[in-house]
Amino acid sequence: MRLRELRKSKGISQLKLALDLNTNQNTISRYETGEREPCISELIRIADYFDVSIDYLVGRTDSPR
Amino acid sequence: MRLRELRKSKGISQLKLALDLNTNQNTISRYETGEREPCISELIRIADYFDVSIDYLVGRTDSPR
DNA sequence: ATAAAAATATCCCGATGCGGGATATAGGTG
DNA sequence: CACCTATATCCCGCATCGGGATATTTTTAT
Repeated sequence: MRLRELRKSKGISQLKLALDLNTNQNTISRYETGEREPCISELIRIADYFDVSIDYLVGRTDSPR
Repeated sequence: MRLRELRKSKGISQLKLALDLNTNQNTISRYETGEREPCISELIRIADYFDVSIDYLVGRTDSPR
């Protein structure tokens, strides 16, 4: 999950991201640390939010889209 | 999940796909009917297997890659 | 340097939902 | 019809998810 990288590039906090995605700050933290994995619909919401492909988000490719 | 479509285009059964992916036939069935969702690592394995993007697999884009 | 504030990680816990084995139902094929 | 293959469903144990609350770390301001 390239989540932290993406979030930082936007210059926002876990809390702001969480609110924007209708979830919790601790959930974002866990995604970033890899302690938990989001479901597919969440994955799509995140990819939409950062305008990147899911493949990029999960580190399957190097090109954002 | 464009799983059924992809599997059929390969002309293989749920059982064969399941064996190839080291999982169970009923699990594949559930993915196809949408009753259950795979975790990310499984998603990657499936996309690898069919050589398509995850975005395509989950129906987020129309181009396979 | 330190106090306050913001950001992030961790703890606990209930509940959701995953995957497996087994079984039922459907779809051919001879 | 009897048989075989393919797919869906049932039951259930267990893993893991997400939330609230809290601890820890990092930043900011004075």
